[in-house]
Amino acid sequence: MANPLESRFATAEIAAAEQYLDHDPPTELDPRVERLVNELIGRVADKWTMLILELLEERGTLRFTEVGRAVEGISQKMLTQTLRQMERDGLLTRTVHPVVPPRVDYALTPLGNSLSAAFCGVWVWAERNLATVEDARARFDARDA
Amino acid sequence: MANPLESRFATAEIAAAEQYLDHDPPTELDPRVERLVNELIGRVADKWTMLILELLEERGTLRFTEVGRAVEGISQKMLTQTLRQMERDGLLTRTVHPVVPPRVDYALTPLGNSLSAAFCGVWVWAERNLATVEDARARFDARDA
DNA sequence: TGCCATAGGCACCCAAAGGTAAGAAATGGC
DNA sequence: GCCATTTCTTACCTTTGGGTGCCTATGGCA
Repeated sequence: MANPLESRFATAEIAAAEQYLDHDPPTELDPRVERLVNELIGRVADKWTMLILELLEERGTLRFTEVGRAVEGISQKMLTQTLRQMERDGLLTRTVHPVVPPRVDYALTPLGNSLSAAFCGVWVWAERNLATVEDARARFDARDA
Repeated sequence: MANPLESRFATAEIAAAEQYLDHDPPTELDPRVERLVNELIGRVADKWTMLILELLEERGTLRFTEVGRAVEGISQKMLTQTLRQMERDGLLTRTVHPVVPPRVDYALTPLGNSLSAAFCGVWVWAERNLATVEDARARFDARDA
């Protein structure tokens, strides 16, 4: 495989992630704020959320069933639920067209785009270190077989 | 609050994340590899894993009870379980000192450090956009009260 | 003699996440 | 007049995550 997974991100998207990389040295922080951030990360680091985020990032506006088909293995219930949460958090917009049969479009907001950029590093890490992790697991499992 | 949460990362750590930001334009990818990456992300994006990762990143080597005290709200069971998984994945080393009472040290491996760097962008995003998300939620909830 | 501290293992139990399935609403096409 | 289509909602049931409590080993110390 000459071209690994990291190619899933366009150069422009990766460049956009750079805005998250210029900061000051560490200090102490408000524990209330820390709890909120932890809660937010827990919310947003969800499996389905990450997959839908990436999907809309690379394919643009999609309707309900298109997302459902693209995100392999998701049930209708989780699809609705995840999309609703993401809409509530301001990550995507939900546009209902008053036609029959119903048509609903989903697209990322700028906030959603920025989160996608922030997650970019994690995707790249995962695809780069996939083999390393599998090696580590094999060695760990062999240790006390 | 003059100095926001992003200060939790030292400048050097943030700089280390930059290695994840130079890549080629997107192409298609092997669905088998994609599934593996998704599984790995699901494993690693776990709440306790992220908290322990960040803790060891900023405080270095810690023993079992120290991690337990620092990660607020974690049960002993989840602590053991999460540490064991992270060790299996090669993210940290577990050093047992044959003394009484037992003493076990945990420290990140270079792989663990690199994952921490990759997650850095997500932490920064969360602390930057905390208020934005809360606003979005408030507006969403008010829409159909 | 007997209690404490440390890093777990193990078993039981509850709550929550998530899957399955059925139904609703509206209308153009047959 | 009936059916298909699309985007959900709701009810029900199973699976999993995670908590609690009890167990161990051993040397130091009161």
